[in-house]
Amino acid sequence: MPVNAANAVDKRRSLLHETRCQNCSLSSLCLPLALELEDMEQFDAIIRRRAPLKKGEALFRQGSAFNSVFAVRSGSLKQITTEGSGDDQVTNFYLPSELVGLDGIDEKTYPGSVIALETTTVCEIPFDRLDALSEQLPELRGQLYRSMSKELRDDRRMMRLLSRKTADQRLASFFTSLSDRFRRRGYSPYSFRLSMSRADIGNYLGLAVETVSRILGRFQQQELVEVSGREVHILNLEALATQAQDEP
Amino acid sequence: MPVNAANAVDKRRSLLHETRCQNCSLSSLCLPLALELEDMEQFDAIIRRRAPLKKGEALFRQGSAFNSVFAVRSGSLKQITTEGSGDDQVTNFYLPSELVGLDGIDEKTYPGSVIALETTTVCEIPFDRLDALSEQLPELRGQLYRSMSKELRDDRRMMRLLSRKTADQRLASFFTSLSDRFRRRGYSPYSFRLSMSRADIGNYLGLAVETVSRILGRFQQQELVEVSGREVHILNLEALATQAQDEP
DNA sequence: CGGCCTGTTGAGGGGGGTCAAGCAAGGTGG
DNA sequence: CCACCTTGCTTGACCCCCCTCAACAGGCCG
Repeated sequence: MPVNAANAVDKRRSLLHETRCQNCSLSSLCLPLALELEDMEQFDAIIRRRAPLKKGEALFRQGSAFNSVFAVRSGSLKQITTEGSGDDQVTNFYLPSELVGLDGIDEKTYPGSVIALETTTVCEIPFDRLDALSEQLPELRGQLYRSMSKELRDDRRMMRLLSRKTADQRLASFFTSLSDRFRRRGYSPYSFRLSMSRADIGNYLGLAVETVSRILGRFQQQELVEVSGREVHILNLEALATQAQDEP
Repeated sequence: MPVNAANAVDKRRSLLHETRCQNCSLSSLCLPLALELEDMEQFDAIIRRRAPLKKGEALFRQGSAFNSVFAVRSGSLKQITTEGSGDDQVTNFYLPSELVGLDGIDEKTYPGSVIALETTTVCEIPFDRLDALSEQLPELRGQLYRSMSKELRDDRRMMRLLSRKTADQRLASFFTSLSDRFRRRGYSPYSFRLSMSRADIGNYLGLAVETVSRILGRFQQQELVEVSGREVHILNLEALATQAQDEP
């Protein structure tokens, strides 16, 4: 066996090893969170590995056939839905361990495109096999129900934000929410890099890009955050959280 | 046996008969939609009957323990979430056959209160038993996944409405959506009665009551609808649907 | 009849959108 | 290596949509 072929096998084996749920650092947050080791192996067996997505590449497009849900392994993505002529709406950002595509189950097509914001790896989980396995594994089924329920809950929070909060409160909410999500994933809640553009943020929060920019400037004056490009340092998380509440 | 006792038995029997899924006129829309007759009996067996709610009564309150989901049988309800001091947000309206409470699964408490808008009857479905039954009945499980998925999809539509649409478009969307929901339930899509107040509508759509009132007036001038109190006649559904799209 | 609640209508002001210009960073080709 | 362009972000000026405040009308019930 030639040397490079042996290397290729090693590499594949190592990749396979890395991408097993049992060894995944996210397993305490991800879908198989509640599974015993033995059950996790069953779950692991139905997962399809995917080549990493490059920045800007689509995991899937709006309207394409729904077959799988995806768990984010590393990187991040945005969901955008298009209606009518070219008017996009960013409806979600996805971070590692989060499930993408649950809103496609009902009509068997994805209701929005999902685009990588940076180099991103995902685990593909064919939904029919997930459903079948959820019959045998009550913990898996429960976790799936909980994931969808959580997303519903988050959506309600987002609706409140969009219909009642001022631009300042929206951005404060955005930062505190991101901070919290990073914290849960073991990253610093105070220093992180935004993988999305100002345009994405504005679109997501229902604000013009210019407004996002202006308020970011104001937050810096108030020494709530320090922002340089996409690099964010939160200086006063508590004050931000206060801002984020919706009192006038 | 005294006459009135016999009557009571009859009445109870009749009530029981009425409230069985097999005889429910909504069964083609509701959760057991995909079930065979035999399976439906199993499903029917776990449902708890409830006394009708009067207008203004709560099905449950925000923060109370989650144990059941509910299927609306007749009437309608609103979901409201309270945050901070007295600032309510209407996050949903529920019509017959729709499922209430799915967003409580995750954290084992209901994230909002659900209030009857009129005299309303619901079927209570204890979630642990529903979950257990969904293990045996793949169709039931599938329908539950689909229901949650549909709600996610609807939420995304709502977010788009709240972040991109003008007040006119929001109200046009609201009416076309209601019209469509009535149509699917076998009611007239052109004539119906709003069970919610202007304040509820405004709150739900992220608008002030005054704005709702003004735009309703404008819609009448344009002969799109005829509104008298809570009685609505849609005169030009197509034009309303056009309005509802989000082109400037 | 007189409160109370819901809904309508008018006047005024502000938050944030739109339009426009400028600037820094990064890529590309000469 | 530099001129050029593109992309993303910031800042300023203006103005419009919708919120706020206020008064009022109608329906319901005591």
